[in-house]
Amino acid sequence: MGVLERKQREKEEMRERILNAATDLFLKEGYEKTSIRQIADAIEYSPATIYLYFKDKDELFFEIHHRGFEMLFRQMAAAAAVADPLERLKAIGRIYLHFAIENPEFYDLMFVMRAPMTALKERHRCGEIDSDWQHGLRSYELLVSTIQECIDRYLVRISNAEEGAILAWSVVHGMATLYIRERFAMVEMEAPEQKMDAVLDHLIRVMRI
Amino acid sequence: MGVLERKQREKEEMRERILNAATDLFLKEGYEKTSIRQIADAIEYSPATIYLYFKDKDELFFEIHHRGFEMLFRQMAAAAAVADPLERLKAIGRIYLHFAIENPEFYDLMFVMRAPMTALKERHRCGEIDSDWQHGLRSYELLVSTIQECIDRYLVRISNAEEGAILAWSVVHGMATLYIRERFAMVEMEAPEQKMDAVLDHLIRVMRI
DNA sequence: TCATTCACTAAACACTGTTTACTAACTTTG
DNA sequence: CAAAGTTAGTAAACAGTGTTTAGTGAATGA
Repeated sequence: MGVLERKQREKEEMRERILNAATDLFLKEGYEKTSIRQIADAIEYSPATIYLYFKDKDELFFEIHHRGFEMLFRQMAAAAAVADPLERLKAIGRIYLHFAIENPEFYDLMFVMRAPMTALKERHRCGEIDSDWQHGLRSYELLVSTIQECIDRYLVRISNAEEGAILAWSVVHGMATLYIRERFAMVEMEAPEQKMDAVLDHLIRVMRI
Repeated sequence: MGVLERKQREKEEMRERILNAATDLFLKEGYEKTSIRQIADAIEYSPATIYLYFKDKDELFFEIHHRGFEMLFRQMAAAAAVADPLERLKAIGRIYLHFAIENPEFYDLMFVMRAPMTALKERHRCGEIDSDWQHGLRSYELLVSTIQECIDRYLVRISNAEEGAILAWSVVHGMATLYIRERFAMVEMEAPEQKMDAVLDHLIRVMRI
């Protein structure tokens, strides 16, 4: 009875093929400009076929969104290994910021775009525990626990770990989105990539006791 | 020869009517879900008519974007009046954050969406000095000068006004976008509206000498 | 071998932003 | 005042989008 298993495998392979084509196009062109027909063309199947493997475009991109979180989480592991909590905090910030700068399309999908959130809500409603956010949540917990450690060791002028985490996250996320969505140009800023690093250093200096 | 003047006035009135209908629909439904046909229906004209007054959808929404900056700048005037620079800094942050929370669609168009940026670049290329950003730029300059004043009076642990401004802006912008694009839900945060205010207070406390 | 299941697709549906060719009314000119 | 010219407005089409439906032909199970 290997037939069922083979079919299962083939279905998974097809999903993978669609997902790879979609990721390629998405990273080149972005979400909006990547059409179902383009993805279908790339894998040499009809557009309708894609709907046999994914409910809609949002669900398809929610999977890519998931891949992005895996990438970020893998990179975060390097920061998690740093022993000194303040140095770890710096490392988390730098890794996060550089992930955003180097993978702007991924970052956009993960933290800015509305599209994957509708798919997430749908899943949440259906009782599927969001294993998709697991990686994101664990990265966030790393940030909270790192700040808690900094507080416990009297290294920072922060009284509440959660608020400190939101503060730190907001700074890097804020810079990342202003950069990605080209709002630094608005205030005629030059070389924002370098300035963002300087601001991150500034934040650490300011937080420090 | 009042004919030309009347025509000019009528043209302006029509632009205004389109813009008002577009703003209404946009604030209710958002950019994506507001179609040219819907706007045309609302003012009881054909869709093609709109193209006699606006180059494309992006230009139309760039005007609404401009209105948003006017609103924000008017509200910022209240902060500009505060004498104490540290209190002024607090006021700027609070006004900015509340503008974002209370006018999420406007904020999104002004600081997150890609659409108006393409229209802006076009204008920039055509030599039109971006009077549209004037309000935004002046609000930013208010922030920079306020932080410079805080530095001069030894009120903050910041060494560079521009970097301090990017830091402060990133915090409020970061929180605003995480809120608007529903990313606080990701880390299972409850009542983010209240927490954002607390984080802003935390930032000020941390910056303070 | 025959019936059934299932992957796949062509074509359609209901939209979208945008352009073109045309009309009808208004304005200017002879 | 009539002819010519200008102009606001539009119907219809174009090229695209995400998505659904009805149907085909091949692989599978009885």
